[in-house]
Amino acid sequence: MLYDGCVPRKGTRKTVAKAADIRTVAALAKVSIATVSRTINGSPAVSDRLSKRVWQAIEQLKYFPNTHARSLVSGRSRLFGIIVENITNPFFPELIQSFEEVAVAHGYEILVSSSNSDPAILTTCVRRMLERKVEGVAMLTFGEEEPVLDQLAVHDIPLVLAEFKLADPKTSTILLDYTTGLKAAVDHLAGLGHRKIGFLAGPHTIHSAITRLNDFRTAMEAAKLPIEKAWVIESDHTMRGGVAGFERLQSFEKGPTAVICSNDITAIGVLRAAYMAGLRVPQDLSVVGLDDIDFAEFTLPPLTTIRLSRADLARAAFEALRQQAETAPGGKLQREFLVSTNLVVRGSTAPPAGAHS
Amino acid sequence: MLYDGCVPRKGTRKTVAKAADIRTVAALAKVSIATVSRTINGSPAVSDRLSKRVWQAIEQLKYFPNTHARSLVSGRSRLFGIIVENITNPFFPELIQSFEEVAVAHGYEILVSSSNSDPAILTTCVRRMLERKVEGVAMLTFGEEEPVLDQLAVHDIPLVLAEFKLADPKTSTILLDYTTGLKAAVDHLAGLGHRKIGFLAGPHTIHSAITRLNDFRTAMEAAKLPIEKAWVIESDHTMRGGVAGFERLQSFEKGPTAVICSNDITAIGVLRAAYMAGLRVPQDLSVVGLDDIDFAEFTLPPLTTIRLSRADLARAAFEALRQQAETAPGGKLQREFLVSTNLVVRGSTAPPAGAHS
DNA sequence: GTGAAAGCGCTAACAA
DNA sequence: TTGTTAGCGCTTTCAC
Repeated sequence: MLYDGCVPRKGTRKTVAKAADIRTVAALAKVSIATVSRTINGSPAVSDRLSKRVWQAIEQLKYFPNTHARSLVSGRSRLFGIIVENITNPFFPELIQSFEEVAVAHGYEILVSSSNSDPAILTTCVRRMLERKVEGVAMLTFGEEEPVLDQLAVHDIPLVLAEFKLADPKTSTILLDYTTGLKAAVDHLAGLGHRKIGFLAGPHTIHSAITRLNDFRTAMEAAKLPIEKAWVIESDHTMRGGVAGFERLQSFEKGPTAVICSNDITAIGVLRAAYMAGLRVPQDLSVVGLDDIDFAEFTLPPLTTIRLSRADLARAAFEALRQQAETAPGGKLQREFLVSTNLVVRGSTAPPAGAHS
Repeated sequence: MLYDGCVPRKGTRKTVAKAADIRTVAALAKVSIATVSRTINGSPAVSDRLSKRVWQAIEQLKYFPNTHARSLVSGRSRLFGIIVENITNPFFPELIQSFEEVAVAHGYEILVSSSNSDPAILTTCVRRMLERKVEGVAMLTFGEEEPVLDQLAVHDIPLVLAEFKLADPKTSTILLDYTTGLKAAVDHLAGLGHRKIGFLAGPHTIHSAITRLNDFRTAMEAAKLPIEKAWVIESDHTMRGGVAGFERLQSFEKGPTAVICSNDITAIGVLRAAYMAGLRVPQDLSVVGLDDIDFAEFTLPPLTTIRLSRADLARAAFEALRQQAETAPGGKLQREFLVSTNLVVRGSTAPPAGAHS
């Protein structure tokens, strides 16, 4: 069964024939290179007769255009950059995946980089993207973008950011509507009978973390639930942070009966810490995440969480960039996009211990 | 605290000055463009005096070379492609991350794509990479590479594959030594007192899955443990597959007391299914994974698993490609690389229920 | 509708 | 050591 051998590679080239170029095609089709170029680019000004000959030659030679030459002369690279905070966070691969899908569908290629929250890395990322002449970059780093804003502005590159508006007309913004999801989560918990709800926030350096926290507060107020300051803890959007946050929460004599986490991996850290501490979720503690990463469905118990669609976010980011890249200077374009959230109830929430309903 | 406003982008360009090109730099530094080119490329044949002037001009103009022009004339794109099976599988982002790191450190850029196990997508991936004139492709799809081998061979592109040797001198192979890790896992389980060990294999279409299964068998034989055919189940390397595999195992009256899974996410599926079924891990069932994804440490209980270093794999893949790209034709290069595995014992393994030791 | 020719920004001979 | 020049493969005027 195991293929362990060494197979000859098929399609062995006898002569190391240089890849066909536009001239080869033109010669074979007996037309000028201009006609080949026009044919490839779908110019209507080519007769069917020649067009057919050209396509035939292209097929026969397995020709395809050299992107570098194309970009050089046309000034358009059809390349977008996408920078994420950390590709290792499961939130981002899904985002990248969707972004790539829609980009490829529109004939764009993407350059991916993670900043790993390091401004130096971020700077070289941007630099590399600039060298490759990207037509736009999506900075989905949620709050680490400042250091390179100048760099990009100087080169007049379209930019799309999440939750951060810039005056520069070359920038677009994606607003995330956490309000709806967070309100649903608080209401869900309140409906279950919880009144003591904690919040494990993300780093205050990250815009989205701040927005999430604010929206949590708003939702609590709307539900007329008290916000206990000590239970609102700044964590760091990592599993370890979730563990630490849980321990902090446990240190209170009468701590919260439910906790909402600023993201799913924090919630997973809480789940783990609770398990290690012998606490049962959801009987002893209800836990809510935010993001709904693929994994959320497979935690123990399955995580109740606020879903933020990566696909929607990716589509919005691409669309923003595409409009920037393809809209004629002075043309009007949409510079603000909204992506919404919604609650997904699974197994990590239940009435608090001793609830009467 | 929340930055909700709209800040003017700094570094506002007054005139939409075209990005500086090599001629601008040459003019400012009062040298020829050749000297600028030499300076940038570190040619030793430039006097310190001119070199200094050139760097100054570069700094002042914030100039950087146009990669497309460079690639066009030099014939070298300094681009590698990396194709993974599915970026959403946590194994791959870590791999990509490491690959990117080492590539960037060596002045290469990378193009990332997932094939999603779809030959059509794979074909267009390769096509796009070819258009961008990548100097090599790392196909880390573990068994889906056949459909595009021709395509790549025709264009004479260096290729590195995992666990699949090809005769073509332009291809290199990374062999994964699962033997060591699997032997360690079986011995660990045997040492705990297990004799009834099942195996949840991956799809038989994937080379690595087959290798893993074979190495499991070898390890079992070496440990003089019986291999129960019914307990060796073909699964599909997904969490759902793990759930299904567990259920199948449970359907036997006297099933195995331990199960080794072909990858971690399968093991996580098993963990989840066991939990839902009211079985305790590791008391009622020991579970071992393979890969050691970041998450493995945070499952409940923490997963005992066979670690396969993504960083090592990525480094090997890059090195293979770099050698192919930079070795003069006819020069000798290493075409086979070996990456090893080792057992990481955590909380999902314990003596079987009723063990005497 | 088609072709000839002028570059896109750069590197690499070749001269000086 | 430095400069001049001929392209890399393509798109895009501009003639015809």
